[in-house]
Formats: sequence, structure tokens, C-alpha cells
Amino acid sequence: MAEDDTHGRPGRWRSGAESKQRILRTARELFGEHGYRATTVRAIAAAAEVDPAMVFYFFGTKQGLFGAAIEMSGAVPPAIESIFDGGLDTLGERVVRTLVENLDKSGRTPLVLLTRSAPTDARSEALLREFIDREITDRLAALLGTPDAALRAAMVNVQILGLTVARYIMRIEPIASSSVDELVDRFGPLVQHCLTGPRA
Amino acid sequence: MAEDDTHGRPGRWRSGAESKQRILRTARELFGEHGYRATTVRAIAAAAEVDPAMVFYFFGTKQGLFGAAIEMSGAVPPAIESIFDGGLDTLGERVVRTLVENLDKSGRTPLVLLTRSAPTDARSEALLREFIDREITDRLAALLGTPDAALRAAMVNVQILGLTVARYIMRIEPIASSSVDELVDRFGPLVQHCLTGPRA
DNA sequence: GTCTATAATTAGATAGAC
DNA sequence: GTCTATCTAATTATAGAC
Repeated sequence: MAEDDTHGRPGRWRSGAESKQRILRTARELFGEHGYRATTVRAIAAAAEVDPAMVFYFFGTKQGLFGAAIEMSGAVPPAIESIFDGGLDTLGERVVRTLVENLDKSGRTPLVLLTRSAPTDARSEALLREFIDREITDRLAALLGTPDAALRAAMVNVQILGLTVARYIMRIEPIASSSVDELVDRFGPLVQHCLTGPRA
Repeated sequence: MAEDDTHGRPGRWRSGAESKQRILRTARELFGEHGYRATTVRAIAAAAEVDPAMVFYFFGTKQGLFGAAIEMSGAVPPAIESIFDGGLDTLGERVVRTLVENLDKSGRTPLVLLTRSAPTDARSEALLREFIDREITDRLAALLGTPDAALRAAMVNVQILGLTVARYIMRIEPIASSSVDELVDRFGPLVQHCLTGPRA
């Protein structure tokens, strides 16, 4: 997984892995923008300024490239930890802040990428569902411990999906151009209500 | 619709328009299931048991077929009216109930169809945004009249999108298999809070 | 590692017979 | 109205030269 391997070899750890990285970066961008099916390998290659054949050389198939682009190795998880690091009464606030801050940082984040592809691509849907379940829903449910914990966690899920689609995919105003603080202000209490609000 | 058109009717309406309807029905189904780009004309023709050429004969282009499939002429609007028909304090409840009841009725409803296609297809996104804005957001905002009406209406939008994606597209449990009443019970107050809840 | 060339497949669309 | 046949273009993917 090292960026540069085998320092023993004299000369160039120069342009091999660099192209691979550029392809990967471009792939995330385009997959995130148009979804899996609507994004062609050729378009990625062109945007990354490499030959289409190189893409297959490095990643084998289009699906392989997508899988590599999706790999959320360490990028998101640390941010997610901060959600669960704190009191239960400000959990809603932290969920919204963490989500929006991280997605704002880069639109080519795997979550947006998957959310774009999920409606069209069955594999993306499975991946997205699994990720959300494992990293968020299940942990929230465990944290709550109430009988209706699963339903409450799922309601948070609805908030996350709705917010992601509205702000990053459909860019609905004024959601799309609101500040992070404003969104936290508005949706924080809403999420909090989902989690710890009244009604059994 | 009659499956057999074998009445030896002289002249007019034999089986011409019937094929058209079958194509349309199938198109709604497949577009709604896989989105615009991932659905091929050939696949629709095969499922409708007609020749691919017929599709072009009737609708000209794939885009034309999609447009025809999307035509929400009178199908949804009457249901939407019921949302605005009643007191402001039970508005949230009616939004959720109307949404879920209508979408449950048939998964190939234009709203689901568009929501599936929007992430991948720019035209679908524009259509969906325009529809939601005109039929729901704008009217809710007008009804509220508060300074932050637009933001509040947009928040309802987030609920609608999130709920649609969670229940009909990603089928997230237990949202997907909850009863209408349970969803109204849970999300009604949430939507109501978006509309008339505290905070300026 | 990188590129050229190309195979194999599939898509949207048209012409024209019946 | 319906179908056969076909065109054109674009796609994923491979083989092989340099």
C-alpha cells in the first residue's frame, strides 16, 4: 500500500504509481458526478490524460476501478468516530456537523459517489447500504438500546440520505448554499428528535 | 385493458394504441427500476413483447419515450391537493400520508421514476426539481408566509427525498416494511416540526 | 509503463417491405 | 402497425509493439 515501494531499486519510483493515482482521483470525481453506468472508462482516461488501455492495465475492469475508487480506507472512519465521541444529548448535532463538514470538504467523497451510483447500480446500492448500516445505523442503534432503536436509527438514516441528496446531488436551495452552522442548527435538533425524542 | 384484440373490428382501433400503452407501461416500470441511462430501449421492447422499432415508431427517441412515461397528467396532482386541504397544524401528517400512500400504490409512479433517474440524468434532475418546487415547495412556502419559509419548505423536501430514497429505492429496514400509519406516526411530527416548529 | 490497433459487443436510430 | 435488416457510433476489453 506504500506510495513508493522498493527504495533499493536505483532510479525511478517516478511515473508508475503517479498515473495510477491520477486515474483513481479522476475516477472518483467522474463516478461521483455521473454515477457508475453513465461514466465511461474512456472519459476517465481522457480527463486523467492517460490512455484508456492504462486504466485496464492498472485496474483490470471498469468494476475493478470503481471498487478501488470506493475504497474508504481510513478516509472517512476517523471522522465518523467523532460522531460517537461525546454525550448522547448532542448526538444529533454531531451527526449533522460531521456529515456536512466531510462532504463539503470534497464532493468526490465515497459517500456521495455511492449515493449517486446506488439508484442505478445494484452493487453500489449494496455497498452503500452495508457501509451505512455497519458504520452508522448499527452503532447508533447499539448506543440507544431502546426497543425501537432500529427504527430510530433508520430515521436518522433518512435524514442523512435526504440531506446528502438535497445538498450534494440535487443541490436544492437554500439547502445547497446554507452554511454548515445553519444546517447543524436546523437539522441537528431534527436528528436529535429522531434519536431521543418523545413517542415510543 | 383487453389482452385480445381479435374482435374483427372493421377499420379503426384494432391493436394500434394497445401496443403503445403496453410500451408505456413497461417503460415506466423499467425506467423506475433502473433509471434512465441503465434502461435500454431494446430491454423495454423485449419486456413489452414488441419490436424495438415500434418504440421509435411511437415515440421517436428514447428521450421521447421517457418524457411520455413521465407525463404526470392528472395522476398525482389530485392527491397532492389533499395535502393542502386542511389545517396547518396537521400539515406534516398529511404530507407524509399522501406521499407514502401514493408511492405505495405503485412503485412505477413518476416520482420514484424521476428520483431513480435524477442522480444520473441531468434532464430527470431538472424535471424532478421543477416538479417538487412547483407542486410542493413553493406552495408550502406560500402557505407559511414566515421569513424562513423557503428554508422550512426545503427541509420538508429533505424529508420527502430521504423517505423516498430510503423506502422505495434503497429499501432500508425497517423503513421499507413499516406500515403507512407507523410512518405517518414517526415522520408526521418531524415534518410538522420542519414547518411550524420553534427556532427562527 | 505506455501506446496503437482492434476485437467483441451493444446502443440508439432509420429504411423499407408487408 | 409491425417487423427485418441494417447503419452508425460508442463501449468494454485484449493483444502486442515499443
